[in-house]
Amino acid sequence: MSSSATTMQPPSDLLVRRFSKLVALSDTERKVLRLVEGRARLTYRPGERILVERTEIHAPSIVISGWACESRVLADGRRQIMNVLLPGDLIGASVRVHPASPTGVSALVLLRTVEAREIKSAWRDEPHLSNLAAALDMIAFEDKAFALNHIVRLGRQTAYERLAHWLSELYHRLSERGLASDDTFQLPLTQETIADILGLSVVHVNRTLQQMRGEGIIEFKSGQLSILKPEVLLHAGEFSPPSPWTVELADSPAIMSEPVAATPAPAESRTML
Amino acid sequence: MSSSATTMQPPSDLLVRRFSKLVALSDTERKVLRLVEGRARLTYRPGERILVERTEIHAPSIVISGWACESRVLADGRRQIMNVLLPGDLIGASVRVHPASPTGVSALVLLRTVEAREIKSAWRDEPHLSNLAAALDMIAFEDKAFALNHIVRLGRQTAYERLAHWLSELYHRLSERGLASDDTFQLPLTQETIADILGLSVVHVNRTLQQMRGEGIIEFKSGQLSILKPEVLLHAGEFSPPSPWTVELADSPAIMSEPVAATPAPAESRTML
DNA sequence: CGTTAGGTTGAGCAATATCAAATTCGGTGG
DNA sequence: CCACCGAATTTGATATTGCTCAACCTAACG
Repeated sequence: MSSSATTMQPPSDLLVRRFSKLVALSDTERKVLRLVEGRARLTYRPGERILVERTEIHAPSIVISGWACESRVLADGRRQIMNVLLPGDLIGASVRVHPASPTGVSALVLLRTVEAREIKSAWRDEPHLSNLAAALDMIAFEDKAFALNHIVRLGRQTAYERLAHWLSELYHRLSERGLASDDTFQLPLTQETIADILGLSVVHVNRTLQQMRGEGIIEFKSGQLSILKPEVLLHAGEFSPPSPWTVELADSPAIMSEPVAATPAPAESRTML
Repeated sequence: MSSSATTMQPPSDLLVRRFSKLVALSDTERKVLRLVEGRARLTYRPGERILVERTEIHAPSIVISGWACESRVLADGRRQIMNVLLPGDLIGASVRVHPASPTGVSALVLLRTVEAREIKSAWRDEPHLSNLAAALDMIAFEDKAFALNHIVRLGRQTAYERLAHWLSELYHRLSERGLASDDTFQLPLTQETIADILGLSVVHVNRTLQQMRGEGIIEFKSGQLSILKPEVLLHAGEFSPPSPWTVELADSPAIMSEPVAATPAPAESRTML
């Protein structure tokens, strides 16, 4: 079984690793995750659809290797990619209820997935999967955070900033899963795909990439990206890692802080009525 | 108690109404919702912060009247609004876990809210609130759908389309709650705020609004918006209501459908490995 | 080697931003 | 009722960013 077709080797025990970072797993749960990961792979070729928008989701699944994306296409063909799915990511399980998939999902490169109906069991609060359920809630939270990042990028950042921010985020996500090291990772996407993620034209993505290359910030050759000046990239995109589980404790939740850009905001007036 | 300060009168029993549309409520649950809605209001003046980004969320709450928004501000003051919160919407409860608020929340007009720690109880799966929990999951799903809409708008639609799409969505949300009728509703936002929602400049929002006025599509005077040609607006923005609970049953989930804009997609190759 | 997908480059253009100056509007004090 | 104030809207002029189109290049692959 020589499966080096894709550019990345998924670290084995991918699932246990990912979930362990979120919660303490029971032995049973670890066993379940290994069972899932050991299942027969479903294979999709680049461009192939895994889920059709507005269609019922039969069984959630998990990416084992390769990249996929969630996207929506407008009537005239313009496409917006909402999110890139990396090894370890869930397909069709972003929140607890799921009458229909709100986006289409398709493979970006040769993709292998496994079914994971156990996700539904955990959502159904089967007691022996309670930690899994907690982890899934945390994943939903992370996903939401990434969606919000995406909104800011698309709404208020320049092409250069978008790219910087997105590359930072991607590096962050990949290294959390052991898929990046030394500020370097496989980025098996065409510039066209990147354009559809960042809401730009291919040409402009190309030029922006070249600018970053020219500035010695990144190197991007044959599907491999190296971040030569991580600080510069982070700063340019104003990226800050989600740090979701470390809360900046604040006991006076609603009083002042951060400048709200041209809002007259009378500061102290929260009162009972 | 003459509280006509805000431009809109919330229909009483707001919460029971909203949740009843999502699930069948038990008597207990109805009672709980009424209790929550009957609680003392917290009042916030326009611009005031309800939640600070990256800050722990003490208790979730619910908007009773007025509008708020979730937003993030970049270092140089650019602001992106993620979502507008309307009467009946939850504050600080978008997914089950919530280590910290991923966005800031602030009032856009005079706002009244009530605390709703019961949301946490429902999440904690207290059996007598199980329908509420289900409804909350559905709300989380809706929210996600709106976030995805927002991503498409910002990423791939023109100013005109964004406005059309957003107004359609807003009308949809408001009329579900009995806050719009006759294609007319209160829209108590400044053009500056609309700009921060749609990722545009104030000036451009102004011009786009005028264009729509000139075309006889909308009327917008003193905080009241009338959609004169709903079909045109829907079509221009390519808006389609979420229709989340009506699934287009599809038994062959992954095979063909919708043109994927310039993707060579070999159609039939899903195989076991 | 011809084909093809993807990447690169240049030139002109369109959409949207920015800046600055009115103008209108909803109060508010006299 | 009037004069005035600040906020919001409107308008014009100009600047930029990023898009489109079209050509060309390159590497992989049969």
